[in-house]
Amino acid sequence: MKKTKVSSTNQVNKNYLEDICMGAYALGIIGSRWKLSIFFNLKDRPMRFSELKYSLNGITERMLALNLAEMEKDKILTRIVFAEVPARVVYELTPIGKALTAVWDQLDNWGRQHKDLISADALL
Amino acid sequence: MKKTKVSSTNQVNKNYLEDICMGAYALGIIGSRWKLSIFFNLKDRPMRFSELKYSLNGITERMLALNLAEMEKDKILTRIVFAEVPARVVYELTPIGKALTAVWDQLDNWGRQHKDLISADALL
DNA sequence: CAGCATCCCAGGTGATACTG
DNA sequence: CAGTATCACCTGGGATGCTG
Repeated sequence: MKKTKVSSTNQVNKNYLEDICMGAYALGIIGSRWKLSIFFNLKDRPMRFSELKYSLNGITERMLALNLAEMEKDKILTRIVFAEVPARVVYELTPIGKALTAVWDQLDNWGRQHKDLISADALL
Repeated sequence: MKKTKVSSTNQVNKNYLEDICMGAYALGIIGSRWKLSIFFNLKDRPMRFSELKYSLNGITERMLALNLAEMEKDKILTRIVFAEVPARVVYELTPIGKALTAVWDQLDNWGRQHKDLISADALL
């Protein structure tokens, strides 16, 4: 009645993969649900917490805070706090964060090609 | 005692995102746990089910079958069945599937840069 | 304003056993 | 060999309420 085991195979292999394949490593860092959108919002200019919240239309504060924290830890963005009375915090992409642009552009392209292909097929 | 509700905000926004951003759309198609690895294995040559199974070291048959099915549906790969006694099936990337190479290369590059940066920082 | 703490649920995966 | 069927689990993410 213990349940002592716990899969483990999971983590082991995932880490193994991320060690040998930088693509997997990268996805682990930037592949979660909201990060792509956060990136797109921050791409052109720094934004504050609430701006992002409204812009990301639908994200919960919890998720926004969590994702921003992770991205900060991973040096994708910088958190700048202003010691003012109504707290103010802005988020800005770091150089390595901005370097993601190339990746997303590539991905965007592929997505477009793919969607066109699928729609074309749908017509047959 | 029903639980009739169901979030829904989730799906709605996700679909919305995928409509306006091809990157999100693309990630939805190729972003799941094993697809990246399956792609890498198939990149150079077609492979059979069991080859993939052993090569992917750790994947369950269930997951392999599910992912292959999805990728086939999404036209990332083709399934070729040989009507032989011990069943034989090989999987091969389609052109649109091969086109992913550019994306992954880009991602790989970014991952490498990122990892270097992080390790460099760790030394300070 | 910018979060954090709690509680909870659903879907993606894993383990295991069975089949054409 | 190449899957399918079941059952169970864990983690990402949502809802809600509180705080400096």
